[in-house]
Amino acid sequence: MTEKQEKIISSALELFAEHGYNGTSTSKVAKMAGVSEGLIFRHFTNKEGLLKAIMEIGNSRVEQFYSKILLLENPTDIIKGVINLPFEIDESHYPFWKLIYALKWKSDFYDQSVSNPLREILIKAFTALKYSNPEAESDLVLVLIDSFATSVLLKKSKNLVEVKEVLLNKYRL
Amino acid sequence: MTEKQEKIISSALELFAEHGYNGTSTSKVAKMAGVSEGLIFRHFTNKEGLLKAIMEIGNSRVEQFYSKILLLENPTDIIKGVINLPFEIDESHYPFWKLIYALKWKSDFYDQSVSNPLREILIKAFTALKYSNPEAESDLVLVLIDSFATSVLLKKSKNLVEVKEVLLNKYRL
Amino acid sequence: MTEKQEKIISSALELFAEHGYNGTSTSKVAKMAGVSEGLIFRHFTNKEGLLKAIMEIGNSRVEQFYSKILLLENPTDIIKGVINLPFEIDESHYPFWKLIYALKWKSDFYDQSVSNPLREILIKAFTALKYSNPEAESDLVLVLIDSFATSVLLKKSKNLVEVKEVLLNKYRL
Amino acid sequence: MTEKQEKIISSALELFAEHGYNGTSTSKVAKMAGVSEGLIFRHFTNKEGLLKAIMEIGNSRVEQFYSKILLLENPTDIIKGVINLPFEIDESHYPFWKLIYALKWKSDFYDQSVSNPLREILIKAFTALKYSNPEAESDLVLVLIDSFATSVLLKKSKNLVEVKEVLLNKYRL
DNA sequence: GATGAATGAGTTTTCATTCAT
DNA sequence: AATGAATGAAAACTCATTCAT
Repeated sequence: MTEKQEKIISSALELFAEHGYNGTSTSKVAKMAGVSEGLIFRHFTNKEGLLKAIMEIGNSRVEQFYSKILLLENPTDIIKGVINLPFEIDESHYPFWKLIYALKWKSDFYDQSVSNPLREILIKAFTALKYSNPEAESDLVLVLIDSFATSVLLKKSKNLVEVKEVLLNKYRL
Repeated sequence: MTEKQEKIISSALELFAEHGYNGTSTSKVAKMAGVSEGLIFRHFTNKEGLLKAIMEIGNSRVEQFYSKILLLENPTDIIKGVINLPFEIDESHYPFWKLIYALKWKSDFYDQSVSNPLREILIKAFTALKYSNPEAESDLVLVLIDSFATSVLLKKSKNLVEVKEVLLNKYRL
Repeated sequence: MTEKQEKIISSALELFAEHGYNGTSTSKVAKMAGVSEGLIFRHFTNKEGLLKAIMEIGNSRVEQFYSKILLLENPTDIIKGVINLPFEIDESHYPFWKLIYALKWKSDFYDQSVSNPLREILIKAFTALKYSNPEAESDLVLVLIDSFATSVLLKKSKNLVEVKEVLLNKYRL
Repeated sequence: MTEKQEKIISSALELFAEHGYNGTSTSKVAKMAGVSEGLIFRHFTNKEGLLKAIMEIGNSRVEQFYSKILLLENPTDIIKGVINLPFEIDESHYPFWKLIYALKWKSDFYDQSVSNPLREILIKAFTALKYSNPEAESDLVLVLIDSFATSVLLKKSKNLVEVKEVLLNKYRL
């Protein structure tokens, strides 16, 4: 990956996150990356190829983001850890996450399977804690962190940390 | 509102929901609505005018959707009712809700204030039930139904109703 | 067919004939036709659609060109008439015929079937004249007029009419 | 001529013959030849240089192809031999001949003079046979073999050999 | 001799919008 | 109210060519 390739990807990421995939022209990406427009196509074949390249890099970033959870042993640490995840997103990674979340709505694009390892370790934790329906409990938590993440990324409510505490109380964690 | 105007709006709604606002051309809207492209501009001035018209209709639809909750008296009924909302969306209204949710990510368009009445009645309910932090409790529920709605609209998990039951349990409702 | 559509077609015909299909840009066609480039695509979907439109018009022109032969009764008149065809091409139609002939080499494009009626009437003529292999005789004539046409269109040899006389002698016509 | 140079030439030849000069990009040539695009320009200066290199090789191939005729002495052998030429093209040389014939229609490229030696020996032959207009007779044969070649290369008619026999009959050869 | 990154100008195509009818 | 022809600007993509390594 040359320097210019990386510049293209980071510029595209930022612009896609800000104005959406369809709202961003390749010429704007090129301009921001300080690169000829043709280079985008030489490296990524077409605009969608650029998006895919971003997503691939992104997926590994997501996995890495999850990885610290996967090392935990104590069930309550795991659940707490997962619920805390949205609040630990590095602010410099916001564009990337915004893009991920916005793309959910572009029918054929979101790869749900990334969260599978997380789901599995949650199930293990809830099972250890003798919850009666560990799968549903895990899915609830996953649903929850999705919406927390949304709120964080859109800076929607001011008292989000308080809200999280309320939630943790429900789990008596 | 003439028949053709309605056809334009419903077609645009469907296409915007499916492919996004930027991903939908006025010519495709015209084709789907079976009208000339010019007519869209005669009626709605420009593409954004069309979106605004959709959102206006939508907002009143949202208010109507919320209205049955606002009439409730019993606090637990209110909370239960709100949590149940995402599961009561009429399937024929999915395109509209998809559009609303996708637009959240288009910075300049989402109008957060629609859910204000819901928030207020929730606060009242939690206060009545003597919860220690009714605002945060209400925001938690709002965050929750957002992600339940997302899951419903994207048909993400199969056991969503089970998940909801687990949640309701947490509230001992 | 509006005036501008016709202008597009005639300009494209001329340019395609002169510089080839691939050697002619739609922008040049638009410029020559005095029309916005977009109009080409509105009317003909894409560049190939423009070519197809030309060919369709062309095919009917070809049929009309053949038609006078098809009315002949006398076998020798028919054969003579066919051999004379290349020399009767109206000079203003040269671009069109050049295009037809050049396109033979664009693999998937030439529609050979246009000359079928000509072939049939030739077979009838040679049969009437008791030639032993009328099909092959007809195909020979068709091959011949193809190459005469080529010579005429490329203005290859100066003594072409003389050459034609030599040929007619071989048929003792 | 290195191995890579030869690979470039043979690939270009094939692609030019199939899709035309303008319809073939240097990048496709490079890909097919398994070399970098830059190498084409190092060896042939530019795209047209590549075409010229092909034509030069081709011209000598044409001369060689004609050469066996030029050695003949007997007039009828010569005429028969020339008429037979299109049927003796080695199938592996089809791309080259296709290119030659397609280029005829690209005004600036066809070099008519290649067939001059053939024309001269034909004139000699027809003169020896006391034909009244040897030049025109020769040109007729040249015109004829051009269209036979076209038919052979485009695999146009199935009974081409039969057609040739019919022709030879006309010459009582 | 050979590669592959990079470019700039061009090509095809799309699209929101206008306008005469 | 409605159409459909027409446009101009921009978008996506291609391509011949250059150049550092």
